[in-house]
Amino acid sequence: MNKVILLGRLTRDPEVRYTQSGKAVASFSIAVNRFAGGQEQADFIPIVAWEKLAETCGNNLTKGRRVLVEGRLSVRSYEANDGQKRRVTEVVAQNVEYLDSRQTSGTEAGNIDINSFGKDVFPEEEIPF
Amino acid sequence: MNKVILLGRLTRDPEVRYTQSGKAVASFSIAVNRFAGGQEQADFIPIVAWEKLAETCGNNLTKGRRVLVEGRLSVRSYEANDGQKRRVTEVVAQNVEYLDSRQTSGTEAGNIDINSFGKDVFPEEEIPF
Amino acid sequence: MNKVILLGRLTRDPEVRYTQSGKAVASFSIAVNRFAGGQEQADFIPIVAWEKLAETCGNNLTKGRRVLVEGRLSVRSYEANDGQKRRVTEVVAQNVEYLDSRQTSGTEAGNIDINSFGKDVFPEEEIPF
Amino acid sequence: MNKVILLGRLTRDPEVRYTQSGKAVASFSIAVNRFAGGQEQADFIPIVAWEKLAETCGNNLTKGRRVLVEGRLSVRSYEANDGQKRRVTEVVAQNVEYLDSRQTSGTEAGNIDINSFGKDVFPEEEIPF
DNA sequence: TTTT
DNA sequence: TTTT
Repeated sequence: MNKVILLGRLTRDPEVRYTQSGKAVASFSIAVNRFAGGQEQADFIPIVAWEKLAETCGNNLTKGRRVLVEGRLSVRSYEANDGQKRRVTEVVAQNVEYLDSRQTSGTEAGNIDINSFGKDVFPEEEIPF
Repeated sequence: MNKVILLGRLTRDPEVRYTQSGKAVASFSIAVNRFAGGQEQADFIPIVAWEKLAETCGNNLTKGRRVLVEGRLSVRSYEANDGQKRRVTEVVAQNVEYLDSRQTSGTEAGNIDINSFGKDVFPEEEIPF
Repeated sequence: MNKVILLGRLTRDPEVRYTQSGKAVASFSIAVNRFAGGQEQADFIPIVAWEKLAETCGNNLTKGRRVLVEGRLSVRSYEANDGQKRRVTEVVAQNVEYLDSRQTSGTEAGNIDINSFGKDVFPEEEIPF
Repeated sequence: MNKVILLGRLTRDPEVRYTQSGKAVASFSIAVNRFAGGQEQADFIPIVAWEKLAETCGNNLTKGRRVLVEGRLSVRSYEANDGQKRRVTEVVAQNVEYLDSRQTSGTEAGNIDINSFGKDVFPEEEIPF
């Protein structure tokens, strides 16, 4: 079992990219509030969604929206530019529930097909946050 | 809500340190297995426990033991030696259940009071993993 | 581990009672929606909160409000009037988060101290739903 | 969200039945222990699994085995023989992890196809616990 | 009806 | 740095 459940608000619009094989990947962060030491604090937690879920997130979520995310915790390692090994920890979303009324958003969220620009295409499973 | 539930095995004995104010902090990692692409993979997830829970983890857990951890996901930022901002993501344990029989361990786990050596004392909440 | 996490709306105002020893007990149900067979269905799930949490629920929640409940699943047996053994299954709340803006409620929720009426006082842990 | 996570031991071998349309349904209870009032108590929680999961449960689980169950809480109403409405509350398993070593069981678990006896066939979704 |  |  590897289960994560988070309630928070998007800190920015989701960014939707596509892998070389055409799989959609949405990235965003949520701020999860908690009280500690008498004052409100926030954890900023990176979320990643894949395929169909990535697309619905890209189409429906915008900065500030509140979501309930269910997923699993993923830790990946990669070699940084300076040759050092670095870790990327993120929550891979399995389900996302939208918790406030649709704010008939003027700025349509993310969902940019980067393939159409021929850049920012990542190899499979190799997307640094 | 910020909830994490993980089932896995310790990759090493817990390390128990003490903050300057005397609070115990246990650190360990667990390997959480999952099947993906037809084969078994593992996520190695850093766990931190505080105070009384830190001490019971240090006294009872050893490398290889299977645990069910309930906690919250914490993301801290700190300035690295190279001046860069780096992130530490870890699960702050709130409850730990031991899932296999006590392997009447010869090597008693961790629980070294580093204060008695006058080193490795960290300021509160400033313990890099 | 006995963990339940539910997102739903109160089907009625909470009812707050007091045990003979003076412990507050709030009871309410939430409707948890889900899609099944192409249409929306609801599970109506009985929730019980104790002591301080009972009082904050009684003071802050009203019918229709959306909550995120964390608790444990409890199954109690009792003898019914017809001599038959019956089971009561309910979620004992450990934490309740309010998910929509305070609807400056006209009808203040529950919180009736039944001791002041000398009735409906239940023996400890013996409150049928 | 309707999420239940339970760690417990089977109180009996699972019983596997089949609906008229041929869907497998496994039923069993697990004892979930907890400390309360200085002593160990147990909640006995009814679990139901459907289809492929029902079959793997029937084939692999026996009384006494420890499992980690993830599922959702379901509340169904039905008319009892005495004309009264009665409620059935159970956890519908979505995933079951086996937590102790296979006890190379002599008595192979459940999995009796009751259709071969022409009895105990229940209409869809109408299986009283 | 109850598990270890 | 990695568990079974």
